[in-house]
Amino acid sequence: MLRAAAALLARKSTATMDEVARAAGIGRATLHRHFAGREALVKALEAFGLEEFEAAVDRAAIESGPAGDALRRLIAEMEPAAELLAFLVTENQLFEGDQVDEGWARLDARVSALFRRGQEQGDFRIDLSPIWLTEALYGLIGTCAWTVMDGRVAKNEFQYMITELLLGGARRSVEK
Amino acid sequence: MLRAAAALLARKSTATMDEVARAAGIGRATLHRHFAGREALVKALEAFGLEEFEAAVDRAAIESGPAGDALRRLIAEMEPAAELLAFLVTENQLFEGDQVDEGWARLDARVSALFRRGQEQGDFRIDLSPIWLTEALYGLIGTCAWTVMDGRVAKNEFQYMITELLLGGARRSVEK
DNA sequence: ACCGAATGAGACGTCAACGTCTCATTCGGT
DNA sequence: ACCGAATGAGACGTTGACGTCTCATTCGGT
Repeated sequence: MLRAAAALLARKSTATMDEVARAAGIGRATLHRHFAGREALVKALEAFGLEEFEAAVDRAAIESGPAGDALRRLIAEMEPAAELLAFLVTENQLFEGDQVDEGWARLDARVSALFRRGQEQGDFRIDLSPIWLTEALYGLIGTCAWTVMDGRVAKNEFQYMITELLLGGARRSVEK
Repeated sequence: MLRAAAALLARKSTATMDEVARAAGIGRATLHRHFAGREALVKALEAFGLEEFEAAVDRAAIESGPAGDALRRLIAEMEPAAELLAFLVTENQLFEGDQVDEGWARLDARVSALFRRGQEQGDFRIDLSPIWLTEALYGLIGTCAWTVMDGRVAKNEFQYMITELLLGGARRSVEK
């Protein structure tokens, strides 16, 4: 049910509760029985998303191995939840910047740590801050998810496009 | 007036007409005298944004010189309109993918052409499609604008963070 | 086959934002 | 100083989504 809601809201973040219910194949009443209002639904989606993302980070085991490889694994593991991430990132953007959710802070910390580790081990450049790299990762995943939804990028290119752009950039390097 | 509306809506895309009016320092009535409804306001903002972006592309003269330098100039010229871009990109995302505005198609074509030119001249790698690079550019600009608004990245790092990440990627290259 | 729980469909009241309208005030040109 | 146009403030009705409620139906366990 959460997955159905996520799939719809990722495409149309302003979707009605009625539309969400129909998309999930249930009645509005039932939807309200599970989530007391739209706010509760979004909160549940956020919690659900955080679980997914943490699980993806765990599966990718980003704390081990070369940072570059760890990042590749992370992107691969995050792909199934990319649309949800796109939704939650823009949704979070609406919040008055006052208090950031503790769950997000923890997730951000883990991902940032990956980039910092890469810098310390000499794999990543040090002139781009880990925080920015983390945000850029989220942004690229969201952007790519949207672009795939629009059909402008093939779904099976998802991982490659993000990984290569984020790691190697657009410039054609000499070593290649 | 459009700039004031853009500045507010970029931060809070769900802002009320009332809030927009107050942010622009005018009354609701006056706002409605200029734009017949929220839809018209967004359309006007879109037209305004397109003008700004086209102007930025013109100033950057992306058709001349090495593609990498052209991209740097483009990012620099787009910085003032970055928040507006972030708003319009997410707003466009809400549209049922049916018809893409003709103005956006033209802008996309120009930017894509820059990346394609870079590929043909051997400056950019050819395994990342121009369309994806274009979308990634938009996405990174929007993401960076948000991150700057949140205070997680310093405003004066805007150009550098985007340019370096997009061109060179996160990996520390041997040649450096 | 039975029975309680859960569901779907729909009716209903509430509320916030919208868009229109009026009217007093202010602004700018002559 | 005059006058018309534009503005700000606010009242008003409309609309769409929300959240609650009821009731007939269906589902699932025993």
